[in-house]
Amino acid sequence: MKIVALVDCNSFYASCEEIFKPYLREKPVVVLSNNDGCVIARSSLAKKLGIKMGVPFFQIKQIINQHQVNVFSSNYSLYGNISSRVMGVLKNYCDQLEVYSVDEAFLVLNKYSQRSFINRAGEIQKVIKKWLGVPVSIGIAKNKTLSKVANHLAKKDELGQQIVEILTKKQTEISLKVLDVGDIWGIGSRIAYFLESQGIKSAYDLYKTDPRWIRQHLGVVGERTYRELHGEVCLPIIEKAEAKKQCRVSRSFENYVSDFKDLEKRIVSYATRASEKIRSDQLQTRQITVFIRSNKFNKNNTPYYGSKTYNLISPTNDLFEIIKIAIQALHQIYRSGIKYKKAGILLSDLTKEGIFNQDLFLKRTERDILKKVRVNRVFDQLNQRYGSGTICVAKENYEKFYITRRKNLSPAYTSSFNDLPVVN
DNA sequence: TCTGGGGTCCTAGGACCC
DNA sequence: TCTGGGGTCCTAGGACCC
Repeated sequence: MKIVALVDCNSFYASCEEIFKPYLREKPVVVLSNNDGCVIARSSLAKKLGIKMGVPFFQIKQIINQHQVNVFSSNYSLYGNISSRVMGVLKNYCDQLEVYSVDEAFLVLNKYSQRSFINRAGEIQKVIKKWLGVPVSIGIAKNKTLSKVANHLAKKDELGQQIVEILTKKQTEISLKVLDVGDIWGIGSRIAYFLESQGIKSAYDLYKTDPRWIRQHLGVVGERTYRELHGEVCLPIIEKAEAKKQCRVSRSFENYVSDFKDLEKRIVSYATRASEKIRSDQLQTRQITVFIRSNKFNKNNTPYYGSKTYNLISPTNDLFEIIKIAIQALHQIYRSGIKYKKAGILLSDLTKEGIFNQDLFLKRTERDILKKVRVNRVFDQLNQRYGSGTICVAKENYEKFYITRRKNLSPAYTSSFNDLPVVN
């Protein structure tokens, strides 16, 4: 039997900031989302102040000032770099590794069955702390859902070892009794609300429910969760990430935008970024969607959401073609007099680059296509080598529209020579 | 005044086929 | 008056995840 360990970095983004500023460990720390909008990570001291995940920053400014909470804008290049180092270490400690998100990974631990899993996990935890300075909690069980349960309990064990094992039926039942139904992996807020209205409040209540009722009301997804709680394996470990199926670039604006030209610059910027992304994955798109929206929270302004999708006959990852279509879409959905707050582009129906049917009516020779490929390659190489925005299309008038408000950004300690930390 | 971004999967219903 | 049965494919929307 396979044993699954879920390794999850504690307060990951906040922990990354603490690596290079050790004095922060004694202080509450929060990290904000893009545009400094919401709280997306809190150190344990910040959690103790009652700061909730996802709250708008402006709502907690008073707590921030009162307790001198350290605030950071999100620094994704730093977190991404630390993440890949963590995953690199984990790879050496297991048979199979699924990198589930930037701060989590599922490990299969078979090879070490002659030693206790808890000891093994303890070793992993120690090494990551020592080499990278990142604290992790580890949940051990027979499948992913139960390892998530174990991890949830491990996280709560702040004064202890932060490693929890759920292998026997008895351990399972005890664990599920202290877990709210909404804390189960796969049970989101909507389903939790429904279940609670049906008298199912704890994870154990769900565990004890008739499976036919589960199938009927929660569908196959719910049934899988139910079966995993009972120890079956329904969700495989996925070692090699499959090719992406869609790619999205969207941003909220720092202020309201109503002017078409302003909106157009932003859309061109997002289209540039999105096309760069799919080219770097050697993918091409056949469906391009552009959307713009008003502020969904502000009830005083006219609400508006507009989106337009174009299906292409021949797939592409050409910068200029994608931009052209994106602008065309924007023309379709733009209404004057609206205060726009967010916009984005979605490239979907992604397939492997270079496989496509020729468009019968669009006479393009192989030479034309190769020329485009070369132009795109030069574009990407210039921006990679000399920095993003070194070259851009004139319509964008490069203003880095995909980076918005970031008032409290920490240096890129691990990914920029200019920002390397200095040791005295 | 101020509220992120980027993904996945499943289902129901419509359009179409023989 | 009365109109079948069994498929596939696509899309939009809803749910979930971090």
